[in-house]
This record gives sequence, C-alpha cells and structure tokens, in this order.
Amino acid sequence: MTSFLKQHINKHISISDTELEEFCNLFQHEIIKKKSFLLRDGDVCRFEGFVTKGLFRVYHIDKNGAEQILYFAMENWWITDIDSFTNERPSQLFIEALEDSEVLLISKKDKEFAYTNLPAIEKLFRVMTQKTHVALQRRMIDNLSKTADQRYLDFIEKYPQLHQRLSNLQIAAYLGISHEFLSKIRNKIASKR
Amino acid sequence: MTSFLKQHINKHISISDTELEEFCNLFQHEIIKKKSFLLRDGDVCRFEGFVTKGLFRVYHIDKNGAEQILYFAMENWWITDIDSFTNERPSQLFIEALEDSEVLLISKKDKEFAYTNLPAIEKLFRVMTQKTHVALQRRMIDNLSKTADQRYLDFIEKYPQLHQRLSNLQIAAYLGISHEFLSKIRNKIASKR
DNA sequence: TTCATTTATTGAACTTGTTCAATTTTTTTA
DNA sequence: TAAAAAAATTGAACAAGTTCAATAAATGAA
Repeated sequence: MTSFLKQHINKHISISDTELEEFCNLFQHEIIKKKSFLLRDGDVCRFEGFVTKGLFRVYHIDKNGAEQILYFAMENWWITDIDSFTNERPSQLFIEALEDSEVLLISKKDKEFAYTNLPAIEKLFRVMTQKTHVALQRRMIDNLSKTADQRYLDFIEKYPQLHQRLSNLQIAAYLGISHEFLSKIRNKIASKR
Repeated sequence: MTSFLKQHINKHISISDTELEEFCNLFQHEIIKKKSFLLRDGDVCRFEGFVTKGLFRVYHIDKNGAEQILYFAMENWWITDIDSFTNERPSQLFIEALEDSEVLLISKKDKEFAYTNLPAIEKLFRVMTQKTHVALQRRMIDNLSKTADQRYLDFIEKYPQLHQRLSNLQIAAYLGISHEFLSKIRNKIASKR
C-alpha cells in the first residue's frame, strides 16, 4: 500500500528502513471518488496527503465565483493546504478529485510525532517545501512576464501526461485565462501547423 | 551586530542561548551600497542573507529585457535565490540594493553545518520556507483573479511602509504591469477621493 | 442506445493593459 | 546650485484577454 510513498521518500533523502517503515505506518489509505472533495473552503485541513492513484485539483473560488487552480496533484505528488494544516485555520481552498483516486493521509499529530522522533522527516519536508517553492517562484515569474499563448505551450511541454488527463476548463483555470480564450489560442496554434 | 537576527529567530522557534549564539556566529556582516548587487544572473548564489538595514529587490529579466520582481526584502527579511543556493546552479535572478544596506550572510557550508549540529535550525528554515510559500500562493491566486487596480490597492494596504520606500517603477514590476499603466491607475484612484 | 449534461468552439462587442513618444517633475550628483 | 539623470505623467493607437450568447461535440448515466 505504501510502496510508492517509500520509493518517493528514498528518492529525496536517505533514511533507514526501520525509520521509513515507522513513518509510513502513520498514514491511512483512502479511496476518493471522482468529483468528491478532500477539503472544502471553510474547513480546517487536517491532513497532508500523498496521491497513489488518480488526480486532484487544489483551487480557490474568488468573490465573483471564478475558480483559480493553485496546482494539480497526480500520482506521487503531495496535497494539502499547507497554511490551513500548519496553522489550524479555516482553509480558503478546495481539494477535489478529478478522477477516481487513492491517497495516503497523515494527521497533524502524527506528522508532529514524526518531526520530533524521526529526524530524517524534518529534512524530507524542508526539501519538498523548497522544491515546490522554487516551482511556484518560476510560475510566478512566468505569469508576470509571459503571454497566455506561451504559458499554454509551456504547460503542455512541461506536463505532457497531466495535460492529457485535464479538460481545457481546468487548464484555463490554472493558466488564469477564460476557457473561451484558451479555445482561441488552441485554434490559432493548430492552424499554424 | 546580530541582535536583530537573534530577536527574529526567537520569534519563530525555541532555541537555547548557546545554540543561538553558535548559529549567529556563522554569519558575516556586509555593507552593500545602493544600486550594487548581491547576486547577478548567471552566478551561483553562495549565501543566504538576513537584512539588518536597507532594502533589496530580487528580480528576473526576461528575454525582452523586462524586469519582474519576485520579492522585496527590507529589515528582518531573508534574501537568497533558494534554487541556486540549494542546488549550486547558476541563478536566473538579480539581487540589488535599492538603498544603502547591511546584511548578515551565511555560506552553504556553514548552513549545512548548522542543519546537522543545531537541530532547531532545520525547523527554523522549514517554518520560514513554509511561510514564504504560503505568501507566494496567496500572491499567485491574487494575480490570477484580481485586476491590476485591486492588486495595487492590496499592495499599499499590505505593505504601507514598503510602499513608501519604493518608486512606482519597482511597484509596477512587482505587480506585473507597465509603469505607465500604474501611473494611470494612481491617477484614477486619486481623482475618486 | 438515447437523453441529459458537460465541455469545446466561434463571433461580436467590450475592457484591461501595452507601447511609444513627448513633457513634466523629482532626485542625484558634480 | 546648476546640470544631468531618473522617475512620473499623459495621450493616442494598439494588442491581449473577457464576456455573453449561440451552437456543436463529447461524455456519462439510465
């Protein structure tokens, strides 16, 4: 059940087998049906999750009702609202399964336990947070400097597998454009070939 | 010299005085004149810095020559290119002093030393990285959902002190708009009062 | 298989933001 | 304190992206 998680951790840090085993035992396996929610706006996020199957989107709904997708998470990606989880405050995000999915979840209490008793784990999460932070910085710069056409091309080049599994509605919400405009971009690109 | 740094650390984690002292001794004090650079595009970022005086901007220049500001750092803020520093690869960023400034710098080697020998420090940087990550997520959502007018109003409300110390050129590069357009926004806001 | 729902496409009118160029204002430096 | 440099403003023409509405295509559920 936790073999993907073990592989993933071994890729990022060095850790003894017993420590790894002990850490993975803190997770609970859950099956999440397509279109159901792991987290809703207003709830406190009580978990940090590792996706073993399927695909999720983490998004915000603004006061006009428009959705902005913060990120997607497919197999071997982590999902949580780090702000809500860490500070135990109500989330402003939704986490929804876009496909029938499976996740391994750890509670805050168990994660704190790991931090104090399994020294390698503090490092794991420092490294992971750093990586996602660097990726987000990159995305921020791209959003500030690049046109929607270019951001779309970058997206399908960077995440070819993910792109195949997403509707254009989802991709548009990630890129920060209307889906109509994305459709026009796709049309323009296709006619250039 | 390191008293601001000590205060800052004590605000975020609990640490013994001897550990704190030992950690702070790893830093080197530097004076950076206005308009000079701590880091340039292409260099490997060899430091992580804590600003004790002055103001910096961390920015990217895209292939059209336009500047995008990733963040500002004034007193009690950290500055580095976390990607370049961690992975020892050439940076794509510039770090420039916008005022006569002073920083405390720690090298990668000394930071690694701290990570292995001063357990509280691993936590400090995990917490700090998490905080900046949450702030960047917030900014990403705002950039995806809000109009430039609103982002400008948010900026001056969120960072009133910083706003006073920055030119509109800098603020526009942070908001991701042209400075001419920012000028028009300011005009519109002023005439509404 | 069929019907209902969701997703994608297209066009027209509109809004937001850019670019370029000229001018004024402010700040810096000699 | 004058001259030079940098920052801010303004207008006009343009480009990027949105909104709304109508239609077509694809997907899902019974």
